[in-house]
Amino acid sequence: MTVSITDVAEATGVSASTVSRALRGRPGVSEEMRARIVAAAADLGYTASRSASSLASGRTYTIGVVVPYVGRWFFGTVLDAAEKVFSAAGYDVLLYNLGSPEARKRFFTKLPIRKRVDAVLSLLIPDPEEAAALRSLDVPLATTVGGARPGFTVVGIDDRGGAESAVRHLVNLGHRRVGMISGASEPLHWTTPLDRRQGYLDVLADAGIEPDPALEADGGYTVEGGERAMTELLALRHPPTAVFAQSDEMAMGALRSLRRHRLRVPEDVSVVGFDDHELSEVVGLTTVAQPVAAQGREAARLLLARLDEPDAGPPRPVEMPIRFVLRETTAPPHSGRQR
Amino acid sequence: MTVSITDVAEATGVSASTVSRALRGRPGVSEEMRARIVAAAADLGYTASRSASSLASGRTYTIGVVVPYVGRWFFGTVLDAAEKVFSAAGYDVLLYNLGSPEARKRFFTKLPIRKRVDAVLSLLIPDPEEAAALRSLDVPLATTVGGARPGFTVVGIDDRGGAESAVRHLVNLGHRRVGMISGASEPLHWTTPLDRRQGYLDVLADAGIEPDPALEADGGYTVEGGERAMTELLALRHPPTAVFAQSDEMAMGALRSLRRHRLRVPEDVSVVGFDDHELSEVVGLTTVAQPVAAQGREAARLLLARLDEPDAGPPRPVEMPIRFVLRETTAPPHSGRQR
DNA sequence: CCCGGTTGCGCAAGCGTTTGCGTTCGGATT
DNA sequence: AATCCGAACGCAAACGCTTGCGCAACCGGG
Repeated sequence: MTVSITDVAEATGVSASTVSRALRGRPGVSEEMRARIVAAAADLGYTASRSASSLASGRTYTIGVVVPYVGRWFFGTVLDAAEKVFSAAGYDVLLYNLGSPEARKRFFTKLPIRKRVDAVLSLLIPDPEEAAALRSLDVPLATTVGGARPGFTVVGIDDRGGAESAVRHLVNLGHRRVGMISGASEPLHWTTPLDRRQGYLDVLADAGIEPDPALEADGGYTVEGGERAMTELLALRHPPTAVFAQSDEMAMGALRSLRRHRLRVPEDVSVVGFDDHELSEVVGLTTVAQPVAAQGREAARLLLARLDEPDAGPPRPVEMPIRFVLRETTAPPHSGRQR
Repeated sequence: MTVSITDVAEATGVSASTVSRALRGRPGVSEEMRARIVAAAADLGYTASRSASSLASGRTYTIGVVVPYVGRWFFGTVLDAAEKVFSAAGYDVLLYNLGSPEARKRFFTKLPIRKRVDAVLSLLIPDPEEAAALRSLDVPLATTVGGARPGFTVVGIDDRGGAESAVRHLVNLGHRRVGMISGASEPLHWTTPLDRRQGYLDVLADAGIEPDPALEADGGYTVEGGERAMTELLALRHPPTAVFAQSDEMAMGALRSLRRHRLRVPEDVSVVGFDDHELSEVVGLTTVAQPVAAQGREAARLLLARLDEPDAGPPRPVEMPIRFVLRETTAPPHSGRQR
């Protein structure tokens, strides 16, 4: 058997209660005794059973993190940063990867997280029912993706403003036909695509450009989707001279399509993305940078703060700064040879 | 208070034992009673407390996954795939992200995982001491990264053979000065860099090419490192005409460096990578593809199998297939204009 | 020298399950 | 009709901690 609290109690000649108090830094133990207990525990290689301690105390020292796709850069990066904050504070992380509809359904009906976590960080936007299920857990909730629900601490960015800066850049370069590669909002109940689209429309209106629905294509926030979308746009009678992709992944897909069509970037077509993916610098993509890891860190911190200060209500939404990054995929229209 | 097992026991007029047996599919309960209990449980929204049940049963229905960097594509992809298998089987995943030395040290000394998991999937190579710590948990262990330790179920690929196919491709194209961008094995106790290097050396020997130590540069398995390494190689009196990067990330860094030096790929320099990163197709990188997600799935499956069949010893190592992928970053030397 | 207040520790009652064993009961076997 | 037996269920003892409470021993102040 593995060593239990009574083993270290016997080894030091005290009761289990004292061992528990000593190891957890509770008052009521003399410093001398505490030192002896700590030494004995280390000596025996004792670690408290989490099951037992959380059963007894009600605290699990575990945070649930639910994400749509761990494999995607954005979510992986947020998770990475958040996990570091949690584990540094002594919390473990329970990961739920809800990419497939089945996994998602299973999660929200069985709610395996119930009674297992002290707080939840959700990187996916729950629909109203799902949000209610999470609230029923009665623990602090947070999210780093747009589309806040009541009860959630939200850390995010100004999606609309970011999109505006990207599109304004294109317009300022002289582009009049600027396309957009976006992603559907449904079924993710996700406001980011909507906000970024609004920013796009704002700038066009501002510049007196009539928006053309044909210039909007759906890229589903994936590389392949971006490629398909760009190909669609190129098939138009009057293709755009510049494209705003709502994510860098889609922008990269667009670059690929352009390369296949033997079009030069930025001479023939300009492309600007959004997110500042880790590989965007590699391909020289002009984009709007958002502090992804910082958002994960911040959300984690706010969650921990609420655990320490349970009476304080949910904090105000936090908006992190964004930054336009000029690289090499944008230029005035038809700056090179004509095609 | 949240609903407990006694609540559903009272609601059905039976004892808690019967409820437990009914809900867990144990024998000793009539089908009629089981149905009533299941209905009542669903009605009340009852979920067993994991803490209590694992305290009583010793099973935690949780798998520990330890990774060096969740944010990196390779690990994120493996994790994604493995988590799906685990959660479909009813297991939760406890994630430990051990990127920093402090986090790593904290994990292996406190071993917060003890008594919390039924098995461990390690995506980092433990040093001998760390491996011993993991074995002391007395649960099935698995890994998907080269450098197996005794006691671990290992799922991997033929790194040496993969490297050989990449380098052979370059040599067959006519390259004689082929450089390599690698990564240090220490302090990760990682045999992958060594194996891939051996493949490189094998092919050179085979082709009667004298290996030149100056043509090997350290890229640390990161994009930036790859860029630095390529820059070093270009500074050589006789730079290589082709480069084998031990990972696609480093290859992309190399591409970036080449672009900055106004060298064309593949006309001036050929580049081949390893891994088939999700964005490699986007940049047209010739590489060696390994089934990353499949490795995660397979490792997870093997772990679950060992949980069901505890007496069976650790299974033989599994080697997954690899595949050379020809794209657009390789060509015969000096195939374009000279520089 | 007596007494109220600390300080340091042990006792024991949980926390919500699981599970070995005991009991009851209806039906099949002699 | 007496017996045996398995099926269905209840009892109660863990599992390994946490924590409110009680009780000595000790402190300094009047």
